[in-house]
Order: sequence, then C-alpha cells, then structure tokens
Amino acid sequence: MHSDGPHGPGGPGSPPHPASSVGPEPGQGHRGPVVRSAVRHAPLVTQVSEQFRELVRSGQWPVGQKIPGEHELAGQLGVSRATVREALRGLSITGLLEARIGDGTYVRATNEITGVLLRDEPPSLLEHVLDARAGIEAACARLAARQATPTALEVLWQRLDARTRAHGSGDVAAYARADSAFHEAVVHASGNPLLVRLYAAVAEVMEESVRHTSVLPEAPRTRDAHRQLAVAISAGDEDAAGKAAYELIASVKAAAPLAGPATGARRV
Amino acid sequence: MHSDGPHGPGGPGSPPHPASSVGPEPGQGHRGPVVRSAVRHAPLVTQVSEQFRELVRSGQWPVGQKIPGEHELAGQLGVSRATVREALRGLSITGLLEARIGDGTYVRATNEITGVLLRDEPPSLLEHVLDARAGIEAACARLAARQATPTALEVLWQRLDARTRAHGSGDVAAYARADSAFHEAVVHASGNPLLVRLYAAVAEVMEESVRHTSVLPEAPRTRDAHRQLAVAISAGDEDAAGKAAYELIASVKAAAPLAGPATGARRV
DNA sequence: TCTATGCAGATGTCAGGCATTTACACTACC
DNA sequence: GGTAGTGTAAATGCCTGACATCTGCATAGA
Repeated sequence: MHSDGPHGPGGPGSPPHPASSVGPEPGQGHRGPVVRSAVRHAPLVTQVSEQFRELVRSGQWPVGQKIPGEHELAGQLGVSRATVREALRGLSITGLLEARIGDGTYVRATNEITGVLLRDEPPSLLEHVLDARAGIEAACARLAARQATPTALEVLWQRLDARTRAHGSGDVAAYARADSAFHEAVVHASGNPLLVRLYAAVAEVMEESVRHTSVLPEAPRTRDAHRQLAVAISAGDEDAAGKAAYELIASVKAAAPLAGPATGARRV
Repeated sequence: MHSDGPHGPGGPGSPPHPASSVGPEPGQGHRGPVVRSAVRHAPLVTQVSEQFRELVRSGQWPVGQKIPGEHELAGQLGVSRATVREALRGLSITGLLEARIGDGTYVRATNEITGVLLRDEPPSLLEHVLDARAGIEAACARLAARQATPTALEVLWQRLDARTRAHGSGDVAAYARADSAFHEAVVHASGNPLLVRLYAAVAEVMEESVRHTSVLPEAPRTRDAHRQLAVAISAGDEDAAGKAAYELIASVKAAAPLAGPATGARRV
C-alpha cells in the first residue's frame, strides 16, 4: 500500500457494526440490513440503495410520503451520511425519489421506468400514453391467447367478475382497483416479464397523467370490450384478442374526447 | 442562520469558478459547463449528472468505454469529488454506467430504461425480448398506418430500399445498421414518443442479448415480411400492419429456433 | 517462460464543516 | 380578528481531506 494509517477503516472511532433497518419493523430488510464483511461484499452504497428501493417498491414508503432525513437514515443504518446521500441521489436521479431543498425527500414513483419517463417527458400527451398502453396490452393479449395457462385464464375471468361487481357497487375506489387488476391479469397471462414491466410503467405514467380522474359510469361499449377481450383470449384467437385490446381503448377515447394532457378522463 | 463562518461556501479556499467541460472539445457542453449562480439554479449534482448523461447519449462516451476518473472529472468541472460521485452514482444505479472498484467507471448502456431492464432481469429469455419488440413494433405499425405523415412514409420506403441494397452488398455491419434504421422508421412513423422510447430500450436489450450475432442470409419469408409491413402502413391498413409486424418476428423465429438466452440468433 | 511483487491509480467510505433553503410557529401591527 | 413580518430549527446542498481497498500493469525474480 502506498499509505498506511494507524487506525481502522473509516478513520478514528470507526463504527463497530452497521445494524438495524430503516423501516418500521427492525431487522427485516431485503436480505438483512447491511452486510459489510461478506466474502465478496458489494459496495455499501449499492446495498443501501437496494434497501431504499425495496422500501419504496414494497409500499413501506408510499408515493408522496416524506422519508426520514439523511442524518437519521445514516444513524439508523450505521453508515455515513455521504453513503446515504449517494444512495438517495441515485434514486432521485432515477426518478423514484425527489429531494426538496430545505424540506426533505419525498417518494415520487414506485417504478423506476415510470420515474425515467416522467422525468424526461412530463407532459406527454395523454393520447400517447393511452396508445402505448393499448399497444402493450394488445401484444400481451395476443401472447395470452396463444399460450396462457389455465390458471392465468381462471384469474382473468375472476377479475372480470370482480370488476363487474365493483362497478355495480358504486364504490369508485374499489372499481378502479378492480379495473386495474383485470388489465394486469391480461398482461400477466402473456407470461412475458418484460412486457409486464413495461406495462406497469406505462400504467403508472397514466395514473400520473390523469390524477384527478373522475370515474364516470362506463359506456356499454366499454363494458362489452372488456368481455370481448377475455373471450378472445380464452378462445385462443390471437387476432381477435389484439383487436379487442384496441377496441377497448377506442371505446374509452370515444367516451372521453381528448384535448390534451390531464384532460378529464375516465377509468378504463 | 444558526451558524456563521468567516469564509465562503465550501470552506477555506473555495473554488473561484467552475469552468471547462468534460468532453474532448473544451467549452461546449450540454448547455454550458456548470452554472452555479443562476437566478434559480438547479442543484449542482443534477447539472453534472445531466451533463454526463448527455455525453453518454450523444455517443461522446461510447458504450464500453472507460470514462475519466472521479478526481479528473471533478477538476475539469470545478466541483468537488463528492458531487461528481453523487452524479456518477445516480447513473450507475440507473444502469447507464458501471463502476468497477480499483479499475474505473465504464459506460454500460445508452438508454436508461435499458439499463434498468438489464440490471433487474439480465437473462430474460431471448424469446421474451423478441415478443416484446414485436408487440411494440406492431402497436407502432398500427398507429403509423392510421396517421403517418407523408414525410415519415417517404423515410420508411427509403430505409427499406437501403436495407435491401445493404443486404445485397454483403457488408454485414452496414446491413445490420440498415435493418435497425428501417425498424426505427416504422416506430417513428407512429408519432408516439413514448413508444419510441420503449422500443429503443427493448431493442437495446436485444442487442445485448444477442451480442455475438452472426448475420445469416435472410430467408425469403423475412424479406417479404419487411415489404409487407411497409405496404400495409402505406395503405393505411391497421390490422394488416399489426399482423405484418408479428409475421416479421415469426419469420425470424422460424429461421432461428430459440433455445434460451444468448442463443445464436439472426438479425431481424 | 512463467510467476511473484510492488506500485500507481481507481473507486469506496468516512468524518466534519458550513451554506442555503424551506416550513412553521410566533409576534407585532393594522 | 386577521394579516404581514420575523426568527428559528431542520432539511438538503456542497465542499475538504483523509484513509481503505481493490485492480491492472510493469517489473524483477525463479
């Protein structure tokens, strides 16, 4: 070595052992809090960053919430503030978090791809988002029609039923959730993890675009479109499945003419 | 203020003025090197990070290349190493860069979404990537058939011609480029920036998956598929355009049966 | 020729400091 | 009573300087 000091790593009074996690429950991180002396340890920053990302993704740090301060996090994790800062900065640049000077750091998105998309093209016409969503869902629908497992099909129909029931109940929040769940079932039935991720990102961007969504009574055309989609997938008809996905979005557009970003839009 | 010191920002001997850029040509950064006292300045780290990202995206820092060291970057930009580190860390976490301890920092991807995808699901069956690509391209093809501008159509046919010529020439590299250019033209013709970004990401993932690509003579079916796609888009036939995009991928799959990731695959 | 060694340089981590901004409670004034 | 101004605590932003540790490479040795 080109330089030698009398004290251990981290200068005089090095921290004995990083311990404790950040979330509410102590000692149950992603894969343990922070391991410093593993046989082949990954950089500390990476571990810390991973931990934060897990907290965001798992919902322990919900979107919009203010997370603990840098000093506090550093203390809890037993690492220096610089390390925490680098980790947070990474997630900020990714778009997952957002640091506000003099205030604190807030959670901005759950999905990293969403973060990137939102950061670079915030307005992004709602029509573009809808078209992209339709395209990905159509692709998934085709794949699902070709190769969906029986289990996936069962889930699909269950979700469709739940969606119909939720619509009848009048509970808008429940209806919105059921609707999302149905569409996710379609995407998952494709069996393609890549498309699942891309869809999730686009869907989250859409959520962001139409935050002030007012759920209106859906048109019969829209309701039919949902059923047609499930039917086509179950029948294994690729072309029909793809077309149904597009018809679905078309029905939504017809019910809510688009005029620009953040226009009053309906649930799909 | 709760504490006051006799010296300026950054302790004794603060840097007089950040200057000079990082790239080969001095003084021509993204929008000037680093502006510290703007009327409403964004955080320095953000500016620096933006600058690095631009260098990656513009190709001044090509994929695979080792970028200058942190100390050097800090010196050139006139900021502290901590700031440079935070900026680099952000891009590392995103997947754009990759830091190797004791060695240096390397460029890993041009597209941030690609970086995220590669980081989380590195293996990702080649078939999944192909299907995702086909799905997005099909969606773009449908949109293009509906609303492509005359200019976009002209570009499309030009690229198809160029692709055919490149194939005849036998120059594999040129052929690969021409092929990519054609597909990009299809996607751009959709007029949807969101889909353009997603396609670029997936395409880059594919490049990574089939790095050792050996370009084989394309089957007649594949060549026809390319032409059919252009025809359908020009004719404004949505359904035909979508089907053509899928047929294109199907023809490639037929010519090169997939057995797993990194299987010898052909150019599409 | 092959192997061991040492050096230079890179990233990783830490500690501590001060600057700047913001939210919020408090006070004084109208 | 309501409003504008003020002050303070706490947060992020930025910097300095040091040391640890790893890696690539040139060099000296077997």
